[in-house]
Parts: sequence; C-alpha cells; structure tokens
Amino acid sequence: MNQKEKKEKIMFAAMALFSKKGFAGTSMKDIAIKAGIGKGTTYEYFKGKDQLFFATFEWFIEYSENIAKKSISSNEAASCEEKLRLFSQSVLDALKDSEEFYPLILEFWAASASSKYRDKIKEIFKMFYQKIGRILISIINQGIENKEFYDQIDVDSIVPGIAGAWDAIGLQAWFYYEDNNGFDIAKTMTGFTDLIIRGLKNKQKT
Amino acid sequence: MNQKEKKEKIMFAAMALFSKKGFAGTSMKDIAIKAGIGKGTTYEYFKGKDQLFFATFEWFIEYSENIAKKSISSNEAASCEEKLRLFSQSVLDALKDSEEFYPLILEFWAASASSKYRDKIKEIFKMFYQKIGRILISIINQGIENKEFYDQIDVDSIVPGIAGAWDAIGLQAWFYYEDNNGFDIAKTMTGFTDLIIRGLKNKQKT
Amino acid sequence: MNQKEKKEKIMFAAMALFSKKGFAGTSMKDIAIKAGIGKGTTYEYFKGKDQLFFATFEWFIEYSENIAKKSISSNEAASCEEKLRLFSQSVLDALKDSEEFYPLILEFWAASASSKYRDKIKEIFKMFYQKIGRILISIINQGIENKEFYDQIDVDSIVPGIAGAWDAIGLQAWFYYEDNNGFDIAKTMTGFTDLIIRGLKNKQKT
Amino acid sequence: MNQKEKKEKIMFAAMALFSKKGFAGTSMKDIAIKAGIGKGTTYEYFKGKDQLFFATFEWFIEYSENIAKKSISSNEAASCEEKLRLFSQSVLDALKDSEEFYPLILEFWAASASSKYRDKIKEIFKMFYQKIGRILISIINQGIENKEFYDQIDVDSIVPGIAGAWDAIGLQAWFYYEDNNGFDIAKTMTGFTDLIIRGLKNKQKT
DNA sequence: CATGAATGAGGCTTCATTCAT
DNA sequence: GATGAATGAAGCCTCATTCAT
Repeated sequence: MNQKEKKEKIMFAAMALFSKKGFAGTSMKDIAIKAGIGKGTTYEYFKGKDQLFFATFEWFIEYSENIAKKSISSNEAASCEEKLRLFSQSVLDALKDSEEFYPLILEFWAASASSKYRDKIKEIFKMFYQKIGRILISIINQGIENKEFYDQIDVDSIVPGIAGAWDAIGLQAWFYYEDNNGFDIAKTMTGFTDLIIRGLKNKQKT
Repeated sequence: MNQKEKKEKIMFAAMALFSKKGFAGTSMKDIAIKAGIGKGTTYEYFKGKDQLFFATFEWFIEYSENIAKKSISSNEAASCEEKLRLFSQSVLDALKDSEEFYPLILEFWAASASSKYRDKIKEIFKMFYQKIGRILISIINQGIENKEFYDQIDVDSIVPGIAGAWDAIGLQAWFYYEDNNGFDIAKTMTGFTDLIIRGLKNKQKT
Repeated sequence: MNQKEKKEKIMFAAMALFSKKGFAGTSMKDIAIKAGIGKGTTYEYFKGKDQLFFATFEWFIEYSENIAKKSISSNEAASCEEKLRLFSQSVLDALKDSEEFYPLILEFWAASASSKYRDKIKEIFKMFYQKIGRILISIINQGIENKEFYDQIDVDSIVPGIAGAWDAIGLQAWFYYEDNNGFDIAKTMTGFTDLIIRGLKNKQKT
Repeated sequence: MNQKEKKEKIMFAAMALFSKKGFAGTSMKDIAIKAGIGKGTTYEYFKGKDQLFFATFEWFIEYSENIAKKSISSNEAASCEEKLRLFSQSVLDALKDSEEFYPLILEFWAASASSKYRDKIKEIFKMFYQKIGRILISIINQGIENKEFYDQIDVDSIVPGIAGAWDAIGLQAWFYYEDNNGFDIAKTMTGFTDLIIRGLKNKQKT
C-alpha cells in the first residue's frame, strides 16, 4: 500500500466513525483500529484529530463537487426543464448512495459553528453552495433566454432555496433512516422538483 | 429567583455556549460561570451534561412549535397564497431573531446522529417536521379546494421540500453570518416563496 | 421526639446504611432521608460524617460491653466450665441478633486503620478486648483455683485467641449470610467451645 | 521493566496505600505517584480503581494460599500435633512478615460487605477458608486415625474457630501495632495452639 | 516508517458542609 | 431548631498526543 492509499484508508476509517459516533465520540484509537494500523501511525499522515477531520471534510466537498460536475457534463438534455430534473436526479442518487454517511454532513455543519476550523469550513461551504448555485443559475437563465422559463423570476434569490431543499430532504430522510418506508426520498425529490419547475415555467393554460 | 427561573437561566447559559462552542467544546464549568452560579449547582437542576443538552433541545422544539402555532392562529389571511406568505414570514422572523443561536440547530442535527439521545432526538425531529408538514398540507389543500391552487399537485410529496428549504436558507445565511450583506436572507426567503406559490397556483396567461 | 431520641434516630439510620453500603458508600443525604429529616439537620446533632461514624462506633462498643456485662452478672452457673459455655452462648445470641449489622463491625475494623479517628478507634478496641479478656481470665483463674482447670495453662496468652475466635466465627458466618444453611454458626460456636473447654480442663482418663 | 513487573509495581503501590489510608482514602493520583508513573498509566494496566482493588485482593488470597500450601508441603512432621504447630507457626511468620499490610485484610473484609465486588469477594473468602479448613480437617482426622487425637471431636465444627482465631490474633496484634511490646503475638499464637492441641489430644493422666 | 506505552491536561460528577430563610 | 439550596474541593477517568524503540 503506498502513501496515498494508506492516507485514504485512515480517512475512510475516520469518516465511517465520525458518521456513526460523531467527531467528539470517536477516538483516535478507534480510527487506528478501524484502519488496521497503529495508533501512532495516524500522526504520520495527519497532524492531529482536527486536521484529520478537516481532511475528511475537504474530501467530501471535492466528492460532492465531482458529482455535480459529472452530472452537468454528462447532461445532454434537450430542455432546461430536463436539465434540472437530471440534476435533481443526480443529487438523489448521491444521497441514496451514501445515506449511511449522511450524519457526516451533519457533523460538518455543526463543525462550521464550533470546530477549530470553523472559519475555513464556513468559507468552503459558502463556496460550495455558490458553485451549485452558479450551475442552477446558468440553467435557469438559459431557460429564460429560450423562453422555457418565466422571465420575471429573480434567479439569484431562488437558488439557495432550491439547493437547500435538496439538502433538507436528505436530512429528513435521515430522520427516517431506520424506519423502512418511513420516507420516500425519491418521490419527495421528484414532487419537489415538479413544483419548482412548474414555478419556473412559462404558463400556458392548464 | 424561583426554581423555574433559575433552571431557565442555566439553560440559556448552556444554549449560548453550545451555540458558540458546540456541545463537546462547552464545559460544565463554562456553563456555571456564564449562569453566574457554582459548578455543583447545575447538577441540582439537571442530571448531567447530556440531560442539560436534551433539555435545551426540548426547549428549542417547543419554542419553534409555538412560533408556528402563533403564526397560524393569528393568520387571518384572505387567501391561501397569503397564508403561505405569512407563514414563511414568521419563519423568517424567527430565524432573524435567533440568528446567533442558529448553530444550536446544527448541534441538534448532529446530535440526532451520534448523541446519547440520538433516537429520542430523531423521533422528536420527525414529529416536528410532521407538524409543520401538516400545517402546510392543510393550507395547500384548502387552496386546492377553493381553486387557488392547481389540483394535480402531489401535496404530501412537496411539503418536506418546502419546510426543508426554509431550514436550509437559514443554514446558508449562517454561513454568511459575520459577512455583512453577504446573504440577504429576507430576499431569499421571499424569492423562494414566490417561486413555490407560482408553482402551486392555477395558471392564468401571464 | 426529644433531642436524645432524634440523635439516636439519626444514628440508627446511619448504622443501617454504613452496614449496607459502607462508610464511604453512604452519603449524608441518604442518612437524612432514612432518618426522615432534612439534610442540614444532621449537622445540628453531629459535627460531621466522621463524627457521626465515630458515634455509631461508640454506641456499638457500649452495646457490646453491656451484653458481656449482662451475660456475666446473670451468670449463676455452678462451674467455670458452665460459665464459659454461657458466655459463649451470649456471644452467639448477640451475633445472631445482629447478623445483618455484622458488616458494621467490619467497617469499624477497617476504620481502625484508616479513618480520621483511627487512633481513638484502635484504643477503644484494645480496651474492649481487654475487658472481654479480663472476664475470661477471671473465669479461667477461678477454674484453676477450684481445680476444674489445668494449672499450667498460660491464661494471659490464650484469651485473645478465644475471644478472637468468636469474632472470627461471626465473620465466617457473615461470608455465608445469604446462603441458607451454608454455615451453622451455633454448631460452630458450640464445637469450638467444647474444644476449648476440653483444652482447659484437668484430665481424666477418657 | 516488563509488563508484568510494571503491573505488580502499581499493585504494590496500591496495596501500601490502601493499607495505610484505606481504599476510599487513597486516590488514583497517590497510587501513580507512589508507583512512580503517570496518572493515566495506571489505567493501561487496570480498568479502574475498583478493579485495581480487586486485583490486590486476588493477589493477597493467592499469596496466602501459597503460604498455606508451602507450609503443608514442607511439613515433614512426625506427629499431627507437630503438624499443627508448624502450620500455626507459618501463619505467625506470615503475619509478622506483613504486619504493616494487615489493614489491607481489614479493607478486604469491609469490602466483602459493601464494595462493588462484594459478592465475588465473599465467595473468594469462603473458598479460602474452606481450603484452610480442609487442610486442618485432614491433619486432625489423621491424628484421630493414629490415636493421637480424641475420636469424639466434631472436626468440621472446630476448624472455623481455629483458623478464625489465628486471623483474630492478627487483628488484635494490629490494634497494638505501634505500641512496642504491647502484644506478644508469638506468645499468643503459641499459647492458643497449645490449648487447642491439649483439647484435641487423647488424655493421659497429668 | 510503524508502533503502542506513557503521559497529564481537562472534563464530568459527587458530596460533605455551610448558611440564609 | 429545621431546612435544603448552593457550593467547590476533590476524585475518577478519557484520550489526544508524544516519543523511544
């Protein structure tokens, strides 16, 4: 196993534990055991627990951005409506893929308020939401230009709500995570996206 | 100061600190100092740190429910559209009122995954979102009945997104807290609500 | 309830708890609750926990001495052998009477080594064993004088063993307390006393 | 120093302190200082204070059993009387060897009533006294068989008294520990053993 | 490089005692 | 006298981090 692989191994061990037991509830010993290495070795790869946590955060942000990027680049949709639906679908897929890691996001959010790295984390989250926002804005603007969408929409003001709703649907799904069929995340995502699109589209008589 | 007042004093001290430094980052000593009492006194009112945290959570949920209830009961709006706007406005007011305590919510969310009380917290959050959801559902259904709103809307599926978006707008505002003018929460709430209402309403030519 | 009665009520509550949970394991609050009084009231009657404990010790010593005295004074036995048997029987009766309080003696013994009052306690125990010893010595000497007992016995050297054995039989019975029929304390006391008397008596062919 | 030696070092430090200041009066910090290690290190070897105490108890029982065993195995005495004398002598030697640790036994006795491990401790004490008892029984029975001892002795009933008296002589010696010449433990042990043997032996005219 | 034994700062909690009512 | 709310000293224990091997 090379350096980079070992570093990732530690990071994934940390992520699994932070997700399950929270940052404060996870000990460096737990992480070392889960990663199958010695307790001291972790410190060869990460300066300390805080930094390790921050590294998992950075990894997560990069991962999330990649999903967004991939979703857009592979998005050969004919209409902007379709583009939005496909984007929403990617978010849904990502959420479902990593449902058990969802608590990690909650840890990151909480860390944005109180961790040693709070300022950095807040900054990165801001940038992340801006990126997502810019993608949405560009799709909606394109929709306005080609008359799919209503031209009096205040585009800048609506995107935080849309992107945020996706997060929040994930959160509520998490609350139901151990209830089978307690929460139909797919239906909720789709229903919400339908509503948004209906709000965006130019009206025709119905 | 009577028993109840003192208990609340401790709780508010705890809330301020949990919000600023997180649950793990706050010591019982800090709380006692902030509350202006002796270290041991806290334990006369709360069994321990965990229970104190859970008490702040319960307080917060009750407080939030009261805001929602008050918003509805004083809501003499003519139309359902208006009702939704007023509800959204109440959420906005509440968010702005307690912006500095917003991180507490992040702590609660994180605690839903890893705290000692995780199951109870998840359960309470579920119930809370259900209550908010039911209010929204009743408004929207009423709107459908009186032909304000489109009757093909899948009401159940959209409410988690709407309520969630409000939370998430608060979250993003939090990321910008400390940046003056970095995020116009009022404009964002309004813009998003406009979009939702446009999505809900029966169409007329525009 | 007058002063003295209240003081005793507190003391008996303390004794019951010290016996069951040990000195260190008993809190002043426990004692107050058991005695049915307020926590502060205890301090009106006893200076502190240590002193309260010492008071129970003094009470116990006085109680034990009274048993010994009564046993002797009512002891109208014809022979010294009989006197010893009756004394042993009194010890047995006392042990059985207060079997559940036996752990208190263990606490007193332990306190003779490490309590704040260790020197006083040791001193009082010494005096107590000396009193018991003197009673035994006087019986045995009388037996020697009247030729019941062997005249080459080193009386001073044997009494600590005899009195101690009685204690130790109580201790072993305590280890079996809760096992029904695990230890027949009466039979053991009697058997041992028989042996001692056989050791003391002038020999006749058997 | 290897693992086992270090563990023992901690245990002996604990024993010295438990003996001097009692279990409750000894802090983990005291123990660490006495053992010449860091406060946290103790917990690498023992799970907590209770377990450390229990470990000292187990050590003490094993140590005592070894003394008893050794005493028996090296006991090439011609007669059973001699065997008893040698056994009693071993007990005496052990008592004198560890006179300053005697209070530890008092702590163990007290712990048999109120410690976290009370049931285990009682059980182990029972077994210990049974072992000692069986040794005494076998010697006495042998003495009866070879006509040294009187055949109407109720062997089972007398051994708790004999073994217990030895303990109790140690206890009384402890009360005098610090008085020079206050208590001649050797003379007392010998005198008591003489009495017992006189009680056991088949009588001849004296 | 890897390890895990050692460390001690720091946290939570208990509880004997005080004192205002 | 009687009370029990308030206190803070003191204890047990955890765990991030270091460092000798």
